[in-house]
Amino acid sequence: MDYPFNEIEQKWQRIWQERRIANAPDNSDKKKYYVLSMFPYPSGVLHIGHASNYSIGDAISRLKLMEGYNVMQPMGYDSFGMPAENYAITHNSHPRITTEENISNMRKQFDGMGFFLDWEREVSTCRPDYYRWGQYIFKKMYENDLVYRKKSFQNWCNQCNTVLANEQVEDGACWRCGSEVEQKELEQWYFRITKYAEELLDFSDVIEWPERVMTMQKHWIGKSEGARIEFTLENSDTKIPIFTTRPDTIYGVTFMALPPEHPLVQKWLAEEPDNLELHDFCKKVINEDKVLRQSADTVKEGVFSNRYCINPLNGEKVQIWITNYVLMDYGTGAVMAVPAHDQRDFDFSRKYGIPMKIVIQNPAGNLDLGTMTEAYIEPGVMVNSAHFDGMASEEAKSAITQWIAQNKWGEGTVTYRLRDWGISRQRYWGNPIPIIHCPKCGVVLVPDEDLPVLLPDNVQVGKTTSNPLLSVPEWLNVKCPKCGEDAQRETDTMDTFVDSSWYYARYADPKNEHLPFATKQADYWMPVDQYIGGIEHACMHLLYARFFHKFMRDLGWVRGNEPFLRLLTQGMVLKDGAKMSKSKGNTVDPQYIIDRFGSDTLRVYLLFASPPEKDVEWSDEALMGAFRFLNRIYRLIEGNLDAIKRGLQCEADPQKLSPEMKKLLFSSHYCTKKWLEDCLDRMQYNTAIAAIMEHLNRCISVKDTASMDSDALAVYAEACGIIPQLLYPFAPHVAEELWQMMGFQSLLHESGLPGYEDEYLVQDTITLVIQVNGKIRGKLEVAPDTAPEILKTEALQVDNVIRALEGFEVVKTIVVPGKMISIAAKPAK
RNA sequence: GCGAAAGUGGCGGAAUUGGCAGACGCGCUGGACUUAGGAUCCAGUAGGUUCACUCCUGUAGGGGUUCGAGUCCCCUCUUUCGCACCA
Repeated sequence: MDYPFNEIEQKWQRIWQERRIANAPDNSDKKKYYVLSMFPYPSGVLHIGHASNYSIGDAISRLKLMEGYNVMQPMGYDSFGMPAENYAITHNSHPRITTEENISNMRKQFDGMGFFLDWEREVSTCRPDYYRWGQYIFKKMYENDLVYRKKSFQNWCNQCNTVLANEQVEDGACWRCGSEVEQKELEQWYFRITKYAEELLDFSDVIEWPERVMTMQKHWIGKSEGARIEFTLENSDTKIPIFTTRPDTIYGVTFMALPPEHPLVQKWLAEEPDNLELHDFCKKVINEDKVLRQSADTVKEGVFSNRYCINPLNGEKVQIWITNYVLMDYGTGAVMAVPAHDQRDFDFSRKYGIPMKIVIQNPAGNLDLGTMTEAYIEPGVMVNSAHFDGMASEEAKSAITQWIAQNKWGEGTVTYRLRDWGISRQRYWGNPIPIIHCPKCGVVLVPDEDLPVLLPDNVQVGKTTSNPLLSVPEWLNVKCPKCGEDAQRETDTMDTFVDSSWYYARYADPKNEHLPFATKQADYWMPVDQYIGGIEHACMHLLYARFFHKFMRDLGWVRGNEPFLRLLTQGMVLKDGAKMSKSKGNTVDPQYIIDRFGSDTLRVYLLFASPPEKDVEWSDEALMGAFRFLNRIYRLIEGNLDAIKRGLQCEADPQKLSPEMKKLLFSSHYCTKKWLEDCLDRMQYNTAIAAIMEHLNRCISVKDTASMDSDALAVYAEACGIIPQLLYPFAPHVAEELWQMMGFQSLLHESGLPGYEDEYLVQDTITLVIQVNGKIRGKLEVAPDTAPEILKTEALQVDNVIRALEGFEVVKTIVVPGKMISIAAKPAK
C-alpha cells in the first residue's frame, strides 16, 4: 500500500495556510532571511523547471525557518511583454484577460506543490499598482540624468513592428516571424547604465556568487584602458577623436577607419549626392545584419573617402577610409589603423594596398614589411617613433599618453564594452513611458499625481500594423502638463527587464500606495539573502538589477551596494538530453506527477538527482525511487509507532546498549551532523538526502522492537524521531504528518534544527587501513586512541602485510591519525 | 580564435583538507513472499583472475610530484558554456 500522500498533502497545505506560517511579519525581533526565486512569466502552466527551481528555494526557506529566522519567500509574475501579448493574439483575446487567467491557473499549481510562499506579497508587473512605481522610478532616473533619448540604427522587424535586440535576430531574420530585419534609424530611450560601469565591476559586497556569473558580467562590461586622441581633418578645424588601447603604435598609423554611421561620413554623404560608390557602400553596410557584420569572419571591406587627416604626433597625412569593421557605438566610433600591429588593420591594408609602417620591433629584431604575413601585436622595442625610439613598447604606452596629454592632443581614458541600455519597445503590452511630447515645451514628464499612465484597454492587439497605442486617440492626445497646449503621449513602452529590475524591493512593501516601497521596510528585508535563478540572466536581469539597486541606494531608498547577497544558478531539467519544450514534445507535467505520487515525491526526486546548480536528466524510474523512499519512511514510523511513542518517554544509558543499538545511536548523530553540513554549509541537498536514506536503512534493519528494553527503545525512538525533522526541507507534508503521528503538537519548523552530540560520535573501535607502497594490504581494528608506536608494531604483524613485505625492508612508516598506516618499503639487498 | 568549467560503473551521482574510489539512488542478477503491487523483504552488482583466500587493472589519455593522487603540477584529447572584428 502506498502512503496516503494525497490526503496528507492537502491536510498540511490547509494547516500551513490557516497558521499563516509563510506570511512573514515586517516587524519581528527575529533576524530576517529573504529567499527569492526569479519570478515566472505566467504562461498558465507550471512546468518541471519551475517545480525544480522553487523546490530549491523552498528547501532553503524551510531550513532557515527551522534555524529560527523570520523567513520571507515571496512570489509574483513577470507578466508584461511580447509573449503575453502574442498569447492574447493567438487566443483572440486581450492580454489583461489572458494574463489574469493564466495567473490564476498557475496559482492553483503553486498551491498544489505546497510551497512556503507569502502570497500576501504577490506582485504582478502588468498591474497598475506595480507599474505605476516603475514609471515613478523612470522619472527619478530622468531627473538624475540617467535617461536620455538618442537616435541610432536599430534592428527593426516590419512584421512585428518593433525593435529587436541583437540576440533576437537570427541570420538576419526576425526570430519570431522570420521576416527580414532592417536597420532603421530611430529615436530610442536609453538608461545610462554605463555611468555605473566601474561600480558594476566590483563584487566585493556580495557574499556568494558563482565565479562564472561574475566573470561573465566583467567580460560583458569589458573595461579597457587606453587613450583618446584627436586627429584633425586636413584643411579644416574638424577633430576626429579616436580611442586606442595601443598609444604605443601611434607612429605607425597609416589610415583612419570610420564606420558608415559616423556623423562625419553622414555629412559627406549629404555633401556628395553623386558619389555613388560611397552611397552604395554605406547603404549596404548599414542594412547588413548587425550580428553578421560584427562577426570576426566577415570580410573586411571599405571605400576611400578622398580625404585625409593629420596625425598630431608627427604631422603625417593619413588616408580616411569608410569601412565595415568599425563599430559606431564603441569608443569614439573611429579607429586609428596601424596595420603592422593590428591584425584587422593588417588584413584591410593588404586588401586595399594601403602602406604599412613598423613601429615596434620584435625581440629577434627581424620584423620586416616584406616578409610579414600577419600583424605583430606583441610587445617589443619602439622604432620609427621619434624620440620614443629604443623604449620598451609597454613603457611607451604611458610615456606617449603623457606626451599626448601634455600637448593637449588627447588624454588617457577608459572605455567600456557595456552600452547604455535601450529600453524602448514599440509594443502595447508593457509599461508606458511617462513622457508627454509637447510641440512647445518638448519632452515633459508626466506629473506624479497623474501616475500611473494607464495602458488603455480599448485596443485591439494584433489588429494594427503599428504600435496599438497610436490607434487610441483619447489616450494619445493630452494637454501638456506645463503649458496646457495640445500634446501627445510617448507611445514606446518599457523593456520588461525594467519591471524585473526592482521587483525584489517591492516585495518588502508590496502594497505601498505612496512609494515604490518604504525605506523602513526595505531596511528590514533588503538585501535578498539568497537569490535563485537561471544562468541565462547573467548579463541581463542580474546586471540590470544591480544597476537599479545602486541607483536606489544613491537616492537613499536602500542601504548596501548589492541586491542579492548569495546567488544560486540552478540547472535545468532535461529530457532525452534536451531542454523540455512543447515543440519538442518532451515535456513532463508536474501536475500528473503530483496526482500520482505527490509533491513530496517530486521534490525529493528533483533535489536528490544532482546538486542544485547542475542539470538533471528526467527519469521516471528514479522518480519511483523517491516515492519508494517516502513509503519506506512512512511504513517504518507507522508500523513501529507504539515502540517509538514509548521510547520517546525513555532515556537511554549508553553503557547498557547492545552493539546494534550503539550503532544506531551513532547513526542518528552521525547522520544529523552530515545533514547539517550538507544543508547549511554546502547547500548540497542530494547528499543530505542520501544521508537520510542511509540512516533510514539502518533504522529499518533493526527488527523486533517488541522485546526492547527501555534503553534500546529510547535509542530507537530517537533514531526514528529525527527522520521527520531531517526530511522537512525536502518533503514537508509527509514530514509534518509523521511528526504529528509521533505525538508532537508543534509544527515541525518550530522544533528547531536537529542537533547532535559529539560524545555519541566516538566509537569503541575504528578501522585503520594499512598500505604498503601505496597499496592496501590489510586492515586493523583498534581503539581510537591507540598510540602510533603500537599501531606501527601491530600493522607489521598483520598476515597480509607480512606477505607483502617479504623481500622488502621498511624505509618509513607514516601514521595518519584515525585513517591509516602507510608503510614505505624498498627491495632488500 | 579567446576565455571558463567539466570528463568517475550500464545510468544519476558520492568521495568536503592529498589518505579505504564508486556512498546513496536507479537499473540489472539471483532468491523469498503472495493481499499480484508502478509492491515488499533478503543477497549480489567497476573490470579481470581464482573453488575460495589472494592478486592484478581501474576516475578521458600521457607524463610528473608524493609513503600515498579522482583530488596537486605539465602536455594532449573530448564535451559544455560564455565571448567572438570592442580598436
